[in-house]
Amino acid sequence: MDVKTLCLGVLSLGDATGYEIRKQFVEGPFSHFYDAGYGSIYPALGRLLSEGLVSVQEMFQDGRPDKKIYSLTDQGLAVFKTALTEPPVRDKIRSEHVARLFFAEHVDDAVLASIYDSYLNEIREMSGQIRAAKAADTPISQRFTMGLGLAFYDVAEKYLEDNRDEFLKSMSDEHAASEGNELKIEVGNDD
Amino acid sequence: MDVKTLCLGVLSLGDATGYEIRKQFVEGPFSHFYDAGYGSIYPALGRLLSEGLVSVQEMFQDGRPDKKIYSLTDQGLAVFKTALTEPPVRDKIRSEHVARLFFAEHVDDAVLASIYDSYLNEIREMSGQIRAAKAADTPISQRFTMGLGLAFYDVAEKYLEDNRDEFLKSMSDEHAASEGNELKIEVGNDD
DNA sequence: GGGGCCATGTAACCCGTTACATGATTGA
DNA sequence: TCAATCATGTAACGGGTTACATGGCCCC
Repeated sequence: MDVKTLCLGVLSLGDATGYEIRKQFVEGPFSHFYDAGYGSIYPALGRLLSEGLVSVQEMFQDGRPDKKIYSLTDQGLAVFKTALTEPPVRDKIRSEHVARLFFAEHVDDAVLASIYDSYLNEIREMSGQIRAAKAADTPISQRFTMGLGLAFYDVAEKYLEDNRDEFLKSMSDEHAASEGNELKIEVGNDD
Repeated sequence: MDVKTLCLGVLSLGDATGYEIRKQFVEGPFSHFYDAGYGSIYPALGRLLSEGLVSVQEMFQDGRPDKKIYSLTDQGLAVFKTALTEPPVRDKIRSEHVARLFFAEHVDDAVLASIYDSYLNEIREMSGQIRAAKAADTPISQRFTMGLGLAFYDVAEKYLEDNRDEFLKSMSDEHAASEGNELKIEVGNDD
């Protein structure tokens, strides 16, 4: 889902400035499923404006920078609705942490343990974030989404906790074994 | 994690052609955490070769196209190991399905139900894929990774199953209520 | 006084996706 | 016969990330 559509989505929840849209991606209820930086939001808003999908109202403030408050137009809402009915691409989970664990055989035991624990920490942080953001007055669809996010983090936390010692031990044994093999070969060459 | 590093990773598991590397991203044990197409793999291998991180051996075959079998060099392995110890970026879950459910208020009831069920189907497919690929002889690190992937899909499946009827009903009620409001306004104008 | 928040934008760059190009074999 | 598998690559295009540019206010 491109940034333009994402902006339409955020604006469908209420008027906002580019700055506020960015904040939604960082702190908002679906921050765990999407992201976009200023470098893509501002150009996207510009294009949406020229296409008539959003309108803008300038607000001059003193003491702080001027604002541009964007609103969804009827046409913008229609385009967004159409986008929502188009077949979605597959879900993607991208995790460099998991990649590190997948290739654990190339990582020293001590480093591996610290990688493992920092992953656990990150996940706990994320789930804490969602839990903190959970308010009673959020609409069902948003609570539903946050609940799913929470379920993801909770299951990851549990999995990592349950398997920590076994995984770390197995990898350490493997490392010891391959070192042993290397030694054996050297000793064998001595024969 | 860029495609170049990913290629080093795949090659650290054994020599492979560009074609086979691609297959790893589609069918392999970490296909659920990473992906890359030919259009990025072949150029990446070319660059890795010119940097001395991989070596290549050409195989002429008859009856099918010639192969280029790539192998990791010592230097390539070292670079890959270094990459593994660098601080990982945050995990990302990107889900257009979830986006559709998040913005459910803009989607008709019938369409919403079909979106919901196609999401459930997709998740069942994915978990089935992992279950089918699980073999006893895969190394611990790979089993661990697949197990985590499976845990993700299983919890998503359960969450979607448990909340299906409630979610769909709530959204349908909300739609009915807002239609009611619109009607009331029209009637009010008639007064 | 310094860092962080508010607020908008541009420009260069990198990287990946998509489409195109080629072509024989094998199984349904 | 038609689709899929094997096998490599290029070129254009699009999109997002990063860095740069500006500047006052507010709290510690």
